[in-house]
Amino acid sequence: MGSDATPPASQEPVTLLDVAREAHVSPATVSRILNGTAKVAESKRKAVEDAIARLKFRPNLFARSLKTGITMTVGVLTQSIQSPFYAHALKGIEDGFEASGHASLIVSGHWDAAIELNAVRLLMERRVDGLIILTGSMKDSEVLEVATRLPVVITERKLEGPNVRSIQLDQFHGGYMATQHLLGLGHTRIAHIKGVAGRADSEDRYLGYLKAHQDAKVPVDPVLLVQGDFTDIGGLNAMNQLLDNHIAFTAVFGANDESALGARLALYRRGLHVPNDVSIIGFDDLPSSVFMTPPMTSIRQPTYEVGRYSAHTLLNMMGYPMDEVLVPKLELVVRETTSAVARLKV
Amino acid sequence: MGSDATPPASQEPVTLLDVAREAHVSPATVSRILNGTAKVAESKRKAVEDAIARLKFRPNLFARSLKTGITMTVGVLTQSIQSPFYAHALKGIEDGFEASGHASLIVSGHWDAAIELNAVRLLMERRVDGLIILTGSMKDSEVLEVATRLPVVITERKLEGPNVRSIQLDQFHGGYMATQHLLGLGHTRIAHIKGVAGRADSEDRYLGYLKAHQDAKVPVDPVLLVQGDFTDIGGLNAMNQLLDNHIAFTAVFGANDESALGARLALYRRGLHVPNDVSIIGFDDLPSSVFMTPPMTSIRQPTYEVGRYSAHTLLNMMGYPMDEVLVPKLELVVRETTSAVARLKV
DNA sequence: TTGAAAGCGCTAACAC
DNA sequence: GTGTTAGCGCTTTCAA
Repeated sequence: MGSDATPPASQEPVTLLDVAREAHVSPATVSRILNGTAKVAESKRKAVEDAIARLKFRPNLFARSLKTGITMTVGVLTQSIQSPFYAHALKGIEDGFEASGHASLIVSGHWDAAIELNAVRLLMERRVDGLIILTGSMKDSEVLEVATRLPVVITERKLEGPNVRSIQLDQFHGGYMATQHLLGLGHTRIAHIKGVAGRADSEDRYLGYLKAHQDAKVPVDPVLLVQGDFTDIGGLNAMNQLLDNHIAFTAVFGANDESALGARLALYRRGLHVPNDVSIIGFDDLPSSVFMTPPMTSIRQPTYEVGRYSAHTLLNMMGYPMDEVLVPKLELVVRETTSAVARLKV
Repeated sequence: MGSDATPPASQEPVTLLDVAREAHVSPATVSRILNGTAKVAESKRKAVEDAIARLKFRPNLFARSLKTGITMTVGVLTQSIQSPFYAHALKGIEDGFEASGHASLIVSGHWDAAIELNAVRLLMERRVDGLIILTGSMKDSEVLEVATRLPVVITERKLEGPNVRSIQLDQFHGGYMATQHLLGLGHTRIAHIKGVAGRADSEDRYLGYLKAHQDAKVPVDPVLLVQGDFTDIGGLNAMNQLLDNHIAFTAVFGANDESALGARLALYRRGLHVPNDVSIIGFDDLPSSVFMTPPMTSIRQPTYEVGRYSAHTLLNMMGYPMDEVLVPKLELVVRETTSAVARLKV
């Protein structure tokens, strides 16, 4: 007996009705005490609380949801559960919902609009009370459509509507700061490993790069631009391409830290020193960038705060008053992969 | 109108009853078609399917759950949603449940038994059909207790019971392999940065380190042992401690990649070359270790597979036959941070 | 094969 | 204040 097969769950579930009987009150009274919906005599409250403790009663959230339509569950559409970048946002969301009693259902969209839409549908079938979309490629119109059914908060996009809030960081300015930093160090030939083509963040960072050059009256040589894809391997390939083509440059701006990390390895392979031969700056400031050798200069994105902000904002929209969380601006974090351009070429 | 306040969700929900009416059949028939519970006349099936499509009907999972007790939701207790190590397992779990229609509720235990227990309780209140525990510090007895109510799969622990399956990788052997690799390279003074004290994985890897020395008849000098905590900063501190105390060593085995990464930075700060001056080996083989400079030798843990394995095993326990997934053994991945010990000390 | 009817466990009018 | 009652949307006997 009790060998391999899964045995039936033992304990019979105890219901609100059991509690009511045990405490000699009506089910309605128990419900009222549970939810604080109305005044209840102290004696009954005590009896009910005792009964709950004695019976170890836990209300069935499903029954409640069926009745109220409220599931106390929110949906979170992330892009990849493995991405260190989104992980921070998820942590912020987790913390943001900490005290509210809401659970979150996390689904991954893999930067594919069709998958995302499907994932959102799945969440809606599960009757989530609200939705947080971490970036993604759904059309504005699709998001708006979803928002007719539940409140949504979306990041990295400007989209306000009846039931939608959004938060967008200034990626353009980030790209500008990164480039300006390099320019300030005397670099005039700054390569740029672009992010995934067509994505707004890639584009904005690139535009910042361009504008910084323009303001500094430094021309941008198109050969300095290489396509990356926000991955380390993409960064590696991009850097190799630059090197193989014998492009002259003294600094690189990676569209994100992962690209920069890949580029840094490519440089290492060719025996190029960072920052003496080439300065590198990344974007995102992932935790691991602090432990690169040498530690990497980057643009810090307040991803964690964006997560908390999203959670609190959604809570507000769902009718739970929360103080709005402040999201700091992007910030240049100077470490050791960037230095003044070498005065003389050997 | 339609200004700032959240407007009421527009569409009225369409229920199974609506479908039944629309298709001129009874609700029971609709239910039967939905679940394939019984044979239904082809004509009615057609009518119902049409009605479903026309009305865009989506069954209410909550109502179903209330009736059947099945939520199609599983709980996943991870330790930190931010950890790159667990992220892989989560991805495996996500993929493992891909086709089954189960959603997973992810909660974090932060390596704290009390928090874990609380998180598990929360999951149980939400009536998850099963539970995956990714390591953690709950007592065996507590896990067994939980398992009286729902099937559980737990990783990195040996614990079999009526309603429990577990999977444990051979951390001892991993520690052994890492050390053996270094020993084989001629190193005889191998420092070890230990993991969190008291955790089984830390201990097992350390024991493997010891056994490898013993088998190679190389004595272990206790001064080579330093306490880390599985974090990069912990690894950095541990290495600084070694260096500050002028301990002589030619190689380091970090209890995990993060420790090794921290140690590597400490070495860099002192101008020590890896691997010429000091060889380093990590453990876990995080994706980022491939992009260290130089790329780090490590012990690969099949974390993703463990995640998939857990999902499939749980599915099996819950009555959904799945082929068991094969979890490969730990594996030494030799990269460039380890090399033969320098013949002569300068 | 199909329908009627009785709930699953809870909440919310509505009375008292 | 408190109890009675009628469902929320679905599944599942039980008859037909």
